[in-house]
Amino acid sequence: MSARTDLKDPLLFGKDPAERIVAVHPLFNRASSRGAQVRVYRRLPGDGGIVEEDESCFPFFFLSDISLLKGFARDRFRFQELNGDGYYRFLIAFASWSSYWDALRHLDQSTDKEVRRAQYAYVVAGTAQQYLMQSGRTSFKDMAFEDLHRMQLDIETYTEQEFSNPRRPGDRIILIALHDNRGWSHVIDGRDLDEAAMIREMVRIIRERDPDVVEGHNILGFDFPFIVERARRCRIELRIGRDESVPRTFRTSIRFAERAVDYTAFEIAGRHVIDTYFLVLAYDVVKRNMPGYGLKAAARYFGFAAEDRTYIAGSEISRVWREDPERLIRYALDDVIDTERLARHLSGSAFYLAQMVPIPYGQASRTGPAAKIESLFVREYLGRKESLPRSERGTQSIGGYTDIFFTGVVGPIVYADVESLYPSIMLNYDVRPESDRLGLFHDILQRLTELRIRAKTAMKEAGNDDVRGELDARQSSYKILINSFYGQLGFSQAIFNDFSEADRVAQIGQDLLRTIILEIANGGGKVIEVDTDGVFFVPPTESTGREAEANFIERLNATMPPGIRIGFEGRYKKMLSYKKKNYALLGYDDRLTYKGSSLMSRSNERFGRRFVREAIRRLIDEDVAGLHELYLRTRDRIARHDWDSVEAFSRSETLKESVDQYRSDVERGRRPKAASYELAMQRAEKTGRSVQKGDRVTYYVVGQAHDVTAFENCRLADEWNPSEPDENSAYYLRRLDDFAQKFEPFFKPHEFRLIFSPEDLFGFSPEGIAVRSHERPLDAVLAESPAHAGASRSETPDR
DNA sequence: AGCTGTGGCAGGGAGG
DNA sequence: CCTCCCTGCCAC
Repeated sequence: MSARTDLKDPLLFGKDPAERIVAVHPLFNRASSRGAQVRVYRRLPGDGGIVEEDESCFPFFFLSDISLLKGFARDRFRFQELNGDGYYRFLIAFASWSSYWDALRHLDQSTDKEVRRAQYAYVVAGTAQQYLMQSGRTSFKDMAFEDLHRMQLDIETYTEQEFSNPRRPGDRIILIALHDNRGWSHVIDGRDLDEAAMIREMVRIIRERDPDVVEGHNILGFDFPFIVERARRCRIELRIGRDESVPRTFRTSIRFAERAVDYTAFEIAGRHVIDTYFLVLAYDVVKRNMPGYGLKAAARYFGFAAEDRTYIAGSEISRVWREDPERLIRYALDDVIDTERLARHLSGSAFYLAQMVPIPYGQASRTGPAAKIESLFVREYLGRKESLPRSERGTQSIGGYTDIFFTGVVGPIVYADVESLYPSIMLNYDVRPESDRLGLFHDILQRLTELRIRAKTAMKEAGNDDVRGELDARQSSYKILINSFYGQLGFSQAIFNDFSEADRVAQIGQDLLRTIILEIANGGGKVIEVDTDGVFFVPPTESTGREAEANFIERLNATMPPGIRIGFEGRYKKMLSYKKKNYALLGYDDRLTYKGSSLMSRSNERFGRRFVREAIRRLIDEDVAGLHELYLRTRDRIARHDWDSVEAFSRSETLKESVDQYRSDVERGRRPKAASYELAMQRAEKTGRSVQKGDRVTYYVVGQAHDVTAFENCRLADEWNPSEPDENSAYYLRRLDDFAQKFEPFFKPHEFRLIFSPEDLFGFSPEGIAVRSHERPLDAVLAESPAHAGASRSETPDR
């Protein structure tokens, strides 16, 4: 009797809405007669104890052609043919993990020429996820965030050098601070114990306290790698898994908008690892206004750093440990407390996503939204025994419509934007990927939209802050999913992609925006700048004031097709319109906000950002004398080396490639040399700490001439000595002129030269100099507009 | 194994 | 000088 026959069928395993599953862990190396196994951890209600059970399961993948497994032992798998004529028509299930991995290797080997595994097999990502998918279950059902037992961890290390390095014999762990959300904390003190005993104590405590989640700030980039290396040297096994197993580690990477971060993932059986550093990076992708990503900067930014907390600079830690160890202990404890608050503040949406989507919490917090949506589709297709499509090849070609019709200073300003433009189009114009034969795209999107509206309504009615916070986290996790439906259409590797549908959505969006522009103009408004789903405009004089502006927008709404709603997003006293995606707004509270990389980019020197900021203020106030005075003052300070610190003129850049990649690209002439990488390599040489992709390098320019080649004349910022300033003043004076150049369009040429020049021989007079503006007619919009373009275009908004 | 997209601006290096 | 190409950063 084959042991396999009593395995639960992955396709038929029932759903249970209230399992309170805290974690699921695949058991890879069990030579079990019951096939592949996973261990499931459930939290009991009430006292919150944990029960663990082993369950059998099939690991599986989808395959387009069963004959690709020819030659692979038939008794090691079984297959099920799926309904439909989609591409992946077979579900291949295995009795053990080793057979699963062997089969994947077999596919790689048997498919040498045009056949490649990536094209013919769809591997369901994440092993624990595979189990959850086949069972139809997800984590944390019926649980609140506070039901989780979360532990925070922070280590302090000792070094005689600039940076601590776990591979250097003299460097070591001196403190391990632990804390949890149940009001417990503990410090393992390096004065009482040697390093090996400290690590053993940490393992013992983690097992005894038994947290569901381990949190830390940059825990994957620093604390865990350091502990792993020191434990290896002390020959200690880190048996911190719920089943006393050691953590599984693997190199991987995560993307935050344009930035990729390589790191070593760290998986603890039965627990979830949350790195608050990643949560902060993800948060700032949307906000883009955080001054820094360190724990202290983040805690201050969110406003929950204790006022009397202890601060110690990284370079001071070893000295403080020698001179005042109690102070270092207080510092480490303050750190774990901040980490707990940061995690609580930023984890909500991943927690609620983990309740919806068959992806474990720890993984959900580090994977993007596209993978989450796809898992919903796959789960449902699988549940209905339908085959899955193969992704389409190609690219999307159309994006949002951006334009500018006026540059200069203007006001008052109204900002109107289409609420949820792309989701609204997808719901109201019957958008769906051609491959989605079950039509889930529309249904899931609609359902998520309804859930979000319900959560937002409930949030507004909620009386208590905790409830409101929870509902806000819920609605924002719905929003994340809703917004990535569009991205999924144009994503080359999504299995339900459809590039022509992505283009259709963008095109309809462009057409709607053009219609709105013309309607605003027809109503007497003056359109300044538009981008994708929003319009800045000056309302007609009879329609100024909050109420009249709202009414004006309501009249616009009457001209919109069903399901498309324009919202009143903001009103401003004045606007400086500079270029597409680049402008400044003066609010009725007299606060200035800046948008766009050309006006306000983190890669610009701080003195330049400040100059631009203050110049815009004067420009908006039409203060020409002030502008000239600002230029002279800034110029003078540069010439006199009058800096608050090196940060005022240094430049910071993020390394987006590995150093190896950079070097080979340069050798092959694929890219020019760059100061940031050259300095990063120097620094690595000096400190012995290797450069990581995503590291930031801060440097300044030396030499004499204003046009020196930067990579040959650069220095790391911390090498600058204020008593012997060696920065290249000619270069920084030229940079000032680069910044001033931005204001050239706002003046007549000779006036511009007078304002932004040091030559004051005849005295400077602002007399008669006014801020100029430029206007562009709406002709181009008119020509492209669907309502006016005649029969050349054939888009009838179906239904 | 993982990984949403297009549009836009600025700066640096390389080569005409 | 100028243009071209690449990267980095940003808006949505």
